[in-house]
Amino acid sequence: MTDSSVSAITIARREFVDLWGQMANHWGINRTMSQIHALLMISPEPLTAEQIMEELQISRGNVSMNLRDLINWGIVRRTSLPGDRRDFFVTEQDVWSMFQIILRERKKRELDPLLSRLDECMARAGRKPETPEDKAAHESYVKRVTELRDFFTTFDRLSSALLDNQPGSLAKAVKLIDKLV
Amino acid sequence: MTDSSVSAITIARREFVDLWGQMANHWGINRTMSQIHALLMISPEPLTAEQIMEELQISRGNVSMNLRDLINWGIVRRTSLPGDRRDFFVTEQDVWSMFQIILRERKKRELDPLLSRLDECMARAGRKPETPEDKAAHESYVKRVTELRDFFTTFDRLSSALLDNQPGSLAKAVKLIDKLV
DNA sequence: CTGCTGCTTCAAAATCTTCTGAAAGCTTGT
DNA sequence: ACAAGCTTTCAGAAGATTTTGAAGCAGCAG
Repeated sequence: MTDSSVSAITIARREFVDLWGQMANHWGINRTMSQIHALLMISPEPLTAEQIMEELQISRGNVSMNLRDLINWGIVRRTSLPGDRRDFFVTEQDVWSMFQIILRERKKRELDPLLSRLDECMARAGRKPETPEDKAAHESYVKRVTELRDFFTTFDRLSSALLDNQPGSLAKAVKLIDKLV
Repeated sequence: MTDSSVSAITIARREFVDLWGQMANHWGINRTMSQIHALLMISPEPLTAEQIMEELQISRGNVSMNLRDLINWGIVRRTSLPGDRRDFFVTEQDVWSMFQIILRERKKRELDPLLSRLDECMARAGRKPETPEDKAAHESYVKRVTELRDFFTTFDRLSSALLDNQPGSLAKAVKLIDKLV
């Protein structure tokens, strides 16, 4: 297919894959992994590794490893078609569910460890020291770590609430906050 | 100061700086930048570039550039002490304000551009095509992009609401969401 | 059993990011 | 105007991450 005959939808799809890849950068996520995810999101049917290779112009090994990671995150799964030996891949179809899966993983991998480590930080600070300079250091340290712990605890509660809830709950939350103004 | 005479508070401070640096990785933020931020957060008084260099064992140039970035983000500012020609640096003292500043910047740099680009993606998809395969591609593309747009619009509203609000609003919102279950 | 297809792995290569240190730029005091 | 003290910049070095491609594995059909 020559460039001059590429359909509008093909161009739009590439734009979206690129967009999703760029976003990944800002979030500490591998760009290619994100592009594979984008491709699966907008595909009406499951894709093979081969199709992904071709569309993104990347190696077989790269596709394989990134798919493994996406599967570990729980947002992609393997599927198969009768009479075809190849693996096919699909991503979670619902945006809210996808968000919940990602939130659940990030909470587990980042928020929970963050809270324990903040506790550790508090534990290590020890008792108020005697020397005046250490005293000031101790005081502002304890204050700040405590504040951060409180803040992230609230965040943790928000995550839990969103994980327990139905699709519309984020929208509801927004309305509730608006009313608090 | 030899290792054996390092006070508990010094060890705790290092633990915190390290923690904050690790967290940065997960969020697509430069580790050193985050460590400088951590150091400023837990310091009772403003610090000089020299103090930061020594504590983190990094070069003068590195400190200078990362401080510039932190200042551009709006979470650190320059200050000065009478009778001292050196620049001193402090970070926003309040955790909620700090969160708002970061949220405001990330919204401006990521969320707003994301929404415009999603609109662009929709615009480029064009009218429903005639060939059956393009039709299926078009349909699932439009569906997915629309869903994502809606999702991030809600997110955008949440950001705006949090930016307009007082410290406790996040906590209040969490409680309200809990009641919705 | 053998050959074929497709998947995974991993060491080395390519690429991207971050850091250093020397040079140039300011500002202030003399 | 000059020197001293401090800061900024940026090209190249160092370090980290990502990608490739070839070797090896696994399941299947003949």
